[in-house]
Amino acid sequence: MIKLKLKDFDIEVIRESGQVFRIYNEGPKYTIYNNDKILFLNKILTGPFNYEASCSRKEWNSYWAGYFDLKTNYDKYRKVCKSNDKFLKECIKFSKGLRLLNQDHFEMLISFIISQRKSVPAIRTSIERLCKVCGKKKIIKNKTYYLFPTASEILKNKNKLSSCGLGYRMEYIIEAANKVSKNIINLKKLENASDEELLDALMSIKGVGIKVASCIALFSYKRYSICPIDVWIGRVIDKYYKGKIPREYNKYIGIIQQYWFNYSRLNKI
DNA sequence: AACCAGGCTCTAG
DNA sequence: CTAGAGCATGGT
Repeated sequence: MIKLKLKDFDIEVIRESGQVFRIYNEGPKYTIYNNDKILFLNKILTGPFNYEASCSRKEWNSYWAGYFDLKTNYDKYRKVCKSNDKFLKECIKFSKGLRLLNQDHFEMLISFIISQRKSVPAIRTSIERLCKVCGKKKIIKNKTYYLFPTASEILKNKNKLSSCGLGYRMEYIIEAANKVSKNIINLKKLENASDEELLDALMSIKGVGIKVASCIALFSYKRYSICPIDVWIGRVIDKYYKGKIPREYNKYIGIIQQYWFNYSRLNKI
């Protein structure tokens, strides 16, 4: 257990922000997964941004700080907000402590294939079932935790997938797992690709269109200039920006849209 | 109980 | 090339 004083970091805001589906909370205690690692994080209520983490200081610095994108200062991104843009200012204020996580490539690929035409709560349910059915078990202090499955683990348990509520997306997921396990698509190697190459490679998978590919690029490849446009962001652009994203926002639009998304979804705009 | 969800594919024109 | 139907299922 280590104590942390963080700034500009709110695990609850991050949990609800629609970029991640497997952060669980019971009271002040949060459980966070990435790859084969599990972290327990306690929010200490005596001060804002005070936490207690279950890992060592060394593991925090070398692994989790990167996952939470804590080495990036978001001030410079927020500064691009135009002075007359009251709506964005309100969104940023609403989502104090939001970060863009650096999540596992394969988990993002499968999770966002599942996400199409589902609500966030429904996505969580499907992903949790998928992990229980296919993922490795980890037992910590007598409690069982399930990791997100690898491609080969999904293929090994193909016959059980129908219990995960995946609907017509099931065949997409099997194809994606196939392409990854046969190395037809190398997710690690795509880290070095240009934005366009990355999106094209991802969209060569059936069931991955421009929106899903953009989410994968933004949430696991740090592509801050890519903007996934879904129903919520579409409504925001129509309502507050006359159907067009201000050009000044293009460079960091990935971060801006996350503020838009979080605000509009939670306030049902 | 309708309606909609962090959309995509496929076909018709 | 664009427009539109069809898609499985769960939350609200």
